[in-house]
Amino acid sequence: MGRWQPDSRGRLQEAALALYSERGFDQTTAAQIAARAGLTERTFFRHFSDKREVLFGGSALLQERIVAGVAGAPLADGPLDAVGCGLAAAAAMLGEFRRDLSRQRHVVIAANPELRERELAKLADYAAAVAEALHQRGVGEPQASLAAEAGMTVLRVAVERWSSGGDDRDLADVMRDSMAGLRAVAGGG
Amino acid sequence: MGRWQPDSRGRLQEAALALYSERGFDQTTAAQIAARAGLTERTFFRHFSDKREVLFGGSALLQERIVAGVAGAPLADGPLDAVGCGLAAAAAMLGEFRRDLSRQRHVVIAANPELRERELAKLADYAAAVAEALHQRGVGEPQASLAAEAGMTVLRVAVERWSSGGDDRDLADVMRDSMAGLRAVAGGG
DNA sequence: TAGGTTGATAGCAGTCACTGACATCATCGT
DNA sequence: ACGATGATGTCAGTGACTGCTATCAACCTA
Repeated sequence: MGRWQPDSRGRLQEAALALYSERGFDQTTAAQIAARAGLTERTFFRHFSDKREVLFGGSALLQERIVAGVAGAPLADGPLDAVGCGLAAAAAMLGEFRRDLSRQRHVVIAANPELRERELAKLADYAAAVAEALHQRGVGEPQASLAAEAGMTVLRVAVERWSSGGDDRDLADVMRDSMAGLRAVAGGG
Repeated sequence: MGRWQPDSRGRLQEAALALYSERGFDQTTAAQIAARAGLTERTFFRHFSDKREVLFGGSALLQERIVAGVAGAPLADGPLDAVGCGLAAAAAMLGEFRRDLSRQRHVVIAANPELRERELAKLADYAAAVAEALHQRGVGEPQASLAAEAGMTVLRVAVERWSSGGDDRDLADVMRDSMAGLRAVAGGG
């Protein structure tokens, strides 16, 4: 057996989600999270740059998947179709998680302005990466940024509907619907 | 003469912009801003909820203008046209400010992740308010949210281009262009 | 005009997020 | 064996932000 329990990072993530749910984000200190994970506050901040980031541990991987989806779209596809391929990849990945945990996380984030702020920042990061992937496909500006941002809006709206329980279908279906809604409203005026 | 110099809030905003420009956001303390304005740190936090908010003093007014523009759009207009009216109102208001100050503020925000995060949060607030205004016009979901979010994307992209000096035309012109770009990319697939 | 109220500010003590520097010690390669 | 590595602990410090209390000009009221 090692000197320490394994997967400190994962234990911190679990402890944080539990405490944020039980007591609320503001009423939870980093030291409490660390203690629940059998670690110290200092170690918490070695794994996560701040108190919010502990809820967004999978965002780098999700971004990779989205970008890969965009890059792998058929070359004949237009910008928004390519973004749609990225969204399909995102839906596939998010669908792998236990839905109750996704929902718990969503509730915690929705309840706190600072956490909502961080989630928006993550989406903006995805959008920037997607725009870059579109540039690689020869899409110019401002089309690339607009398609990427619109795509992240679709992602956000779809996950919101799916995660809040308003729509029982697969996330992929909800996302296709939202994408169709965007095309309708933007193209039809 | 009153007991104190007038317009504490405005003096704090000026001092903060100056210090953030000179030394950077991270290297500036709230106490330094307050001292520069002839006040105390405690008073700074009475006027602004946190160190970032001091750069966003006009956001509530801007949101009102945008919403009023949407609400005042011709009833025959579709959702995205109505949002376009809101953007025109925003362009008119932002055009009133001294362009050098707008640019200075933009540079400061662009240089710091926390400030970019706050700006995204403000845009999300605008989007939520615009979606609500669209509901009042009888637009349903998800069309209202999508149109509102797409509109704020157009605002962001346009202000980015305009404020970074890449486009010398009036903000209103740049914004119309960006809106046309969105229609093209979304409608054309 | 005296006296009470209000409102913006100062002063102070406290909590907690976050950081830098250094110590510890199992594990691993040589 | 033994030194290097890496994850963790310990400790001290800065600064954002909050709650409470005191001050005092301006204003209101009788």
